[in-house]
Amino acid sequence: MAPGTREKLIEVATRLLDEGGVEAVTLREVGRLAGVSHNAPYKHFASKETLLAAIAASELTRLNTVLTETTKRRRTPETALRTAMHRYVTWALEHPERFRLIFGRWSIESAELGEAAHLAQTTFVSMVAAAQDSGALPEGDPVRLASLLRALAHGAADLASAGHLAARGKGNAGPGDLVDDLFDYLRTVPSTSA
Amino acid sequence: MAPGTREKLIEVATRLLDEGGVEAVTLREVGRLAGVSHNAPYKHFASKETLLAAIAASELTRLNTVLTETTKRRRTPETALRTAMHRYVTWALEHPERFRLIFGRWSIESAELGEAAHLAQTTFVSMVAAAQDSGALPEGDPVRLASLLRALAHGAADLASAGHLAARGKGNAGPGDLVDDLFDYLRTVPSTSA
DNA sequence: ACCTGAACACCGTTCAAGT
DNA sequence: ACCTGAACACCGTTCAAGT
Repeated sequence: MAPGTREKLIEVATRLLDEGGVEAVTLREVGRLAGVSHNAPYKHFASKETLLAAIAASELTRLNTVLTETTKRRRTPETALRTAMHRYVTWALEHPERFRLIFGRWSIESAELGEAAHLAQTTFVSMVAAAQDSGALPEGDPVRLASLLRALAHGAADLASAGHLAARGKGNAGPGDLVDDLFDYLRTVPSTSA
Repeated sequence: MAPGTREKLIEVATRLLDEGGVEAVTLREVGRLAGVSHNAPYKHFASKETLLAAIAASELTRLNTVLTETTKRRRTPETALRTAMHRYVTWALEHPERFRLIFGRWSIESAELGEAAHLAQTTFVSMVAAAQDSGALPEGDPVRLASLLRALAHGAADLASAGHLAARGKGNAGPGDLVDDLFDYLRTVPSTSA
């Protein structure tokens, strides 16, 4: 039941990340809060970026689990997909620093993070394909349509979390509203009658 | 014709940003390359982040100029808007570090950067409204529709510049293709017959 | 008005050494 | 196998001082 130093380091580093962004994650402070010396982290992680990659992979894996669990019992493929995208933008707004860490640039390869990202994408594409089959989304290459949906959700979440989304005016559309708008538009697209 | 130290500092810092990301921009290296002491920058900028904000504001202003110039002579409002969005994603891919700097999180307020962002948004919304009037885009609140278009372009550019956009499969849709896809979908949306 | 040099309090990372 | 303490080469920032 003892958490183990490695897990403790990740836990503490995640807290520092949430509180002050990636700049606040210093190995010295991580070690201090974990009750070890300032370079004990090097016994578990090759570098600071490796620790950050472990955080990112852990969080993305958790997000994958939450999204698949949440959408399992939805009645229609469209509802499942919409729900997943809403949860995604909600998660991004609740954990802006984790969101930015995961989708930032990496100078190292992390197998763990790469696999989690691949799993997320595969799951998402199959959800899009199911919604296409149900007639809620237009026909065509599901990978390409999934890229469109993902780009919108990602961009809306990123702009909103950085405060760059139009906050003026009446409607005050949040990222979730933009997701709904896109779904509503796509619903009306006539079939290509291939 | 002498550039002046302040401009020289911005120029050198921009070069460092492009070459190695924001992490490579150290005031000491900026000073060294500008031929001044390692803390001469403090005579022109209150902090490192103030220097970064000056870079971001300068680049966003430049982008505004390029986009309005480029779209001036387009035949239709839709062509102008499409062109602007294509240029935007192209710029993001060509200058990924400037893109990420501008849209990252700021712990300081920069009036210069805020004004450039506001100008960009205002211009963009008016282009969207013109495209709506021409019938190329569905009716409705232009601010909200502009947010949708902007979120897509931003998300596509961000994912692509970080290498997170689906690179597998045949089509290999780039961010510009996603912009076109969205326009094609929106073109078919029936009018609300208000 | 603009710049310099020394100094302070931090970093990430390495290394020799301990159990 | 895991950890410590000292050390190195950096940072951003401040300050007294120079022209």
